[in-house]
Amino acid sequence: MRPENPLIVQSDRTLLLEVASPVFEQVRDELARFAELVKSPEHIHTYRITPLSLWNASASGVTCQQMLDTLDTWSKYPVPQNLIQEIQDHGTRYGKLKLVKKGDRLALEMEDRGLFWELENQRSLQGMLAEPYLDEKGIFLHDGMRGEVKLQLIRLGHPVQDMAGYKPGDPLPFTLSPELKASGKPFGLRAYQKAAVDVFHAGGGPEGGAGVLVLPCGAGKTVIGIGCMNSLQTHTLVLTTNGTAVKQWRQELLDKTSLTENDIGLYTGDSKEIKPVTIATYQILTYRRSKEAPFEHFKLFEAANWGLVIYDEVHMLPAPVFRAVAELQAKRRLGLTATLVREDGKEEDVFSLIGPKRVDVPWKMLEKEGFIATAHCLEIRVPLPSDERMEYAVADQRQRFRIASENSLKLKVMDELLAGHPNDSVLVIGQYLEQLRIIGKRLKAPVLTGQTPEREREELFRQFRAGELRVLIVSKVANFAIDLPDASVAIQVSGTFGSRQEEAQRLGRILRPKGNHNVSYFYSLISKDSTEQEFARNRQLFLTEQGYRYMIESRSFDSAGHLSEPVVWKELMADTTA
DNA sequence: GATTCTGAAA
DNA sequence: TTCCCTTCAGAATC
Repeated sequence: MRPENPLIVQSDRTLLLEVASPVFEQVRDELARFAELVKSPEHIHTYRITPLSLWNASASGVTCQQMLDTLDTWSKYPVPQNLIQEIQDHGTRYGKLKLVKKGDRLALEMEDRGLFWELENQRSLQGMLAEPYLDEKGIFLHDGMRGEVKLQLIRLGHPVQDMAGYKPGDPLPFTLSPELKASGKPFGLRAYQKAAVDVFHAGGGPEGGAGVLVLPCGAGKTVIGIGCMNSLQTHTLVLTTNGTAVKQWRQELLDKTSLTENDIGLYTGDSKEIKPVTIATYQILTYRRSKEAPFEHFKLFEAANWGLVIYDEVHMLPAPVFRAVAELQAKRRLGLTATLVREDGKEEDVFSLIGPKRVDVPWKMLEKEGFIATAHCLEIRVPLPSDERMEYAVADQRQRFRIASENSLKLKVMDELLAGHPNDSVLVIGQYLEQLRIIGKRLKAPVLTGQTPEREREELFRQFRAGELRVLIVSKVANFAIDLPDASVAIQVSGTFGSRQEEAQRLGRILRPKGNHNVSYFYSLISKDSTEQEFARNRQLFLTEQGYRYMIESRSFDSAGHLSEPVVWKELMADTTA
């Protein structure tokens, strides 16, 4: 027993990590590679090891031995035997079962005879498996079952390594521009971007060509996508979330490659061009006239001989599109995302149908290298004023969250924060339009919502970027509007129930490198002792996993009934502005 | 033919 | 569980 170690490894696959330990950060970073953070209160963080977290870890190059070493090195007590076995089992499963081409037939291959018997008799696989090989090392599959069989097998706990290869697609020769056309600055991939492209490509062999790359906001996902296109030189279909992203992809392609407008088609509600590179939204793919009608635009997948399909923000991939993807397993595919977590629990489908996680670039690494700003996160807990506290007490569960979110004392705290950042550009982000309008009046600042017309948005963005406007108040548009200008301070006055993606996205707004200090601040205002506090916890998980540490400022009423002084915040400001 | 509005879906 | 935002097609308007 080594009591100075910070980790407790339990036989139910949970790991408890002491935050106060001097080696906390190192252990956290090691755990993040193969375990999921499930709770992160002040003193002890809880991680969980799941089969999927182990498969993704091994697919992205973490060995079983490395995982066991981490546990063994940092654990207080001996690692439970059952967990060691589980890691040895699942940590080596990816790769045991391979999809291969035998001549021109598709087959499932394995070394292990026991597994062979097990699978051959599985009910859910009947109808997909054709006859076994003579040597009992594999089973032929019926045609067109490549996606379906992977989906079924992962549900049985067997991730499949897909080595059956890909169709090349029609060729599309182009080059990367040595310098950006727009600015004339030299252009090249950063080291981690190049590494990601190489891992995806894997020498063009069957091991490359399908997978998911996990990269922080601002890491240059489009650039990596372009890098992958460049190594394949083939007709490419890019799927993304909205019209702005569509235009941005086109912009980047024009700026950074020799492709011209004639090569790039946009497939959206407005235009339906199909060209060697076609950029479309997920929405148009899922369009149908009624609930029973067919998806009219799925034919886009077959409209050209695509050699590569890029799934931008793959965590947003809508469930119906999975069905189409299941049929498209012979095409190379690249998934890009900042957070692999989906709130709908379809992570296994992404693993099977798009591919396993190949690369995971930690946010903190980019921060260290100066590619993104250093962000300080402070959660400020504000008490409810007594009349609102009364209202809260008698309200039902669903009204409570709203009352807590709209706590009027938050406005007072917001004033203090703004006064403390007189020279920064500030985004105030909230969830309720009513609350935002009140803030707008109070600060005499414009409120940007979904109803704001395109023209007006552009004008506000321009003013904000030019520094003519110091404070901009934004609703949920902030989650989608990728052209939103950067700021160095964000104040979140309310947020959704517990979306980890949303929190990550919002922090992403202030991560673009800042000239001198390269420091930014993320404030989250939460009503003390309310349901909001719990939801905030859940929202923060992803960022904590990425190494961000939320500091907590707890405000209260003093004996005279005034709000207490912000102690933690003052220290933070003194430390970071020195 | 281009723009703006509408409701439905997610 | 909420509220909010976006997108699509088609209709109405210039």
